[in-house]
Amino acid sequence: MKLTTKSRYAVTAMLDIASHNTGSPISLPEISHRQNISLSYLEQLFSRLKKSGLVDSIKGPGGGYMLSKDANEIVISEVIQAVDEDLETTACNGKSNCHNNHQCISHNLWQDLGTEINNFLSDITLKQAIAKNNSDVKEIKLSEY
Amino acid sequence: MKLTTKSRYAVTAMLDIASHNTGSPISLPEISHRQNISLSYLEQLFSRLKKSGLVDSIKGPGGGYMLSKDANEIVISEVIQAVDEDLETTACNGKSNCHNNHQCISHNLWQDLGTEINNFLSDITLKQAIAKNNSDVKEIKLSEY
DNA sequence: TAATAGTTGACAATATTACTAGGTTTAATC
DNA sequence: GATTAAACCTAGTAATATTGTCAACTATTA
Repeated sequence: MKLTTKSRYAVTAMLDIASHNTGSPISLPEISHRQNISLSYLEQLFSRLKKSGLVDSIKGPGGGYMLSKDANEIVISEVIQAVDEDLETTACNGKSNCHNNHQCISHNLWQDLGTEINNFLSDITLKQAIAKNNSDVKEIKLSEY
Repeated sequence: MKLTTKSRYAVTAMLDIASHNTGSPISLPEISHRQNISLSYLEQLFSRLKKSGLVDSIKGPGGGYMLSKDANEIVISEVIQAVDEDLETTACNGKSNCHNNHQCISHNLWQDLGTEINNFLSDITLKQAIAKNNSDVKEIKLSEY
């Protein structure tokens, strides 16, 4: 499990789509403007998100992206894993013929930790993340729009 | 909270020291060999770990690094925060004069998540991480040494 | 006290990743 | 059918991570 600005951008963008769910697709320029993420970068991220089957796209004017599943069926860890490279498996990982056991031990330790973080993020759906801030959102929306 | 290979290396190295706790300091070449991390990189990481007060160092032959506190008093998040840069605060973050509320909303969402991850990692000490794999470690040690 | 094994720091070089810029294709609308 | 707004593709550049090298400085030990 890797957690960088890249994954943050991806999660943010997905949350943006989920929270502006009107049935019609959301365009990347919209997200770019709202979330202040460069359009080019969003395109790359969504290329991966689409490849992972998390979003569907519609081309042409009025087109854009939408969630392929309901917002309460997509968990944060899915989004992160879609945009981040596979965490590199170290040389001796899982092999029985490893000649450096100390190495394996610490790898295991970290791997366990990674699994726990992953489990943690697998328990939070997009919908839950939004619901948590629902009151704030409502407040802002009422006062500003 | 940022979670990269850099933080992984730092945690791995700290776990290595904690699990080889014999009272005498552990040298970086040792860790480099066991964990397969380049010595130069370890030096950079430990420069920060020391600056953060997580380790003490002893110079000269027989020298090396040791934990400044007991292994059950050092939590994973401390280690990560020591080596990783401060997570960049976005432009409108926390400011009341932000003109793009959608942006703030998603920032908050992500920030909440970051806080939760941080809390999670603040609950795990080096000792706990090692204890979890204790049986495996024992097994390997018995069979190989 | 000379030699050695270690930390520490600075710097440069390379590899990888993050991010940006510009084009091409697609489909709706006028 | 021309225009437009969007996805999609292909690079290029900037930033970071990682490794390499060298030169102090420090404490041990022979």
